[in-house]
Amino acid sequence: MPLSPDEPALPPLVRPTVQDAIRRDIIAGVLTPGARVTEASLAQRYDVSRVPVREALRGLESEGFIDSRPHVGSRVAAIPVHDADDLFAVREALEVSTARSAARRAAALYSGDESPEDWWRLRRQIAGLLDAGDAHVAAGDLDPLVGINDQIHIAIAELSGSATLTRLLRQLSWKIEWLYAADMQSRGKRLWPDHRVIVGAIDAGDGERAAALMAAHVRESRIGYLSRYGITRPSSDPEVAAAVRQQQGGAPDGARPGADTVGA
Amino acid sequence: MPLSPDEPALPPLVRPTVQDAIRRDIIAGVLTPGARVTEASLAQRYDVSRVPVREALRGLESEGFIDSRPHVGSRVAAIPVHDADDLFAVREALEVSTARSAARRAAALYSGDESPEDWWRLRRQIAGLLDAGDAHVAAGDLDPLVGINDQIHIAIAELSGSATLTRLLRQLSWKIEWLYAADMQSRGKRLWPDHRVIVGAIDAGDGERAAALMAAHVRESRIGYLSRYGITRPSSDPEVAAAVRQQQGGAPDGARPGADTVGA
DNA sequence: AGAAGGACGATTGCATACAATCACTCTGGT
DNA sequence: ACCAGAGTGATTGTATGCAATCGTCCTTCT
Repeated sequence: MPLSPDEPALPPLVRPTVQDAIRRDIIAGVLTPGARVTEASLAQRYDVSRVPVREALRGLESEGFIDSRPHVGSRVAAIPVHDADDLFAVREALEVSTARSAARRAAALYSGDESPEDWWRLRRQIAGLLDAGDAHVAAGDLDPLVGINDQIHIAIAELSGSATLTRLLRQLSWKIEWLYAADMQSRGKRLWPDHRVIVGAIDAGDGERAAALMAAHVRESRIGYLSRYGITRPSSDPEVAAAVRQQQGGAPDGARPGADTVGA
Repeated sequence: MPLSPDEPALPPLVRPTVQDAIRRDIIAGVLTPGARVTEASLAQRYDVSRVPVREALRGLESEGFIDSRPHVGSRVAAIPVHDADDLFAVREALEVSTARSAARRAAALYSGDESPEDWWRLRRQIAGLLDAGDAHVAAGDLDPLVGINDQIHIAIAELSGSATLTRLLRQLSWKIEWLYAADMQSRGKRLWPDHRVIVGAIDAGDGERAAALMAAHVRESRIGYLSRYGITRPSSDPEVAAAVRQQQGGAPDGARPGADTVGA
């Protein structure tokens, strides 16, 4: 397991903006879909002026968390639950690409073709996340696993070196996290051990294996969500749809095929 | 061909913002990658205050067109040419999903399950775009085809009813348009007739056929780009890579395997 | 001569103030 | 009773002004 250059791995630079704060509150359910959010109220809430709030709203609008009409106002957007299957399908393609590219980059790295700065920092960060997740699994508290899970996937995307893919994946992750809403802390238990295997394939520089593993991993996550939240329409992927039916037959407790859009 | 409810199809609401103007100039190459863009200069350039410029820059930053560092300034981002293949791969998944969902929605529409307002407006818009494209092809001026092409794909995505997918596709389209940069007006000639066939499958409510047609369509576009701009690494998709090699062997004129990132 | 330290200029970040626009309500008429 | 229209309040859109921060150049000490 190659992890040689060791230095104080400090985060590159991060500014906790108002946009991040609002987004977090939306995903956490503090700001419910359909709720009217005026610039003044948000400004008071986060103790800043209206200007940074406006900038945050524009950003969140282009991310799909806010619906805004000129001269009228802004509302928290509806949770895209009926897009869920499509979202997972796209996420599958995205993550498969990032995993493959990351592994290829690792191979190029070991052969000495390139040696970027960020690589080791990210690789070290992933190692830390894996260990932290293992500790939580061992301790039995699955709550933090959701966040750690997302961070690992994002870090793998960054490892691929594609800023565009990373950005798209980050947006998708936020949406999926929003879908999962609150109660979903148990999903990671089954899927957690996959991560270490995927990272292993990346380290080995085996692009196709990394891609295949990531595909299976994301797919299982997709099946888990759909079987739990019983979406109105069956999955577009026949295999996924079949797996969902099977899994729902075994545990039809949490399925709620009625609601299509969460509003307020 | 169902196209019954006819009304004045006015666009819902669009505000030509500073953000759109700047993005257009970046894609068009007026603002070159690496160029420093200060808020003051942009404010003067577009004849507004710094406040709208700031909002635009934040939005463009989250779209990946601007790299911004706090208290330092902003630069036009680098064109992600080495991501090209991955971008197309994700676009493939995205557009296949939208085409399938659009067709399913059409089927549900005809069976009377739902009847949304926007559907006919979008469907009419697509019809107009198809006719306009045909006219341009007949007249021989292929310049506007690029824009019309993008509009059709976006409209199909909107037809799918998924705002999230539409937004992601729009971001991807901008990036790919940026990749194509200036010289690429001839690409649409071969691919143009596909659109009418895809729309036909959607109208017929045949989701799988629409998905398959869209997959082939986007894939050919991907092969066309890669064979022309000869990216450093071969495509991750073996079939695509083989097709690129074959096409490059026939016309190795425009290939330039050197440059990996366009900067200034 | 080279390097460390400080001051200046430029630019961003933010707050306040004002103008433009829209939704709502109340009034008047048919 | 219902509809049309003007007025009003609330909210967004924009401009200006000031404070905070960073990069750079010059000075100064070793």
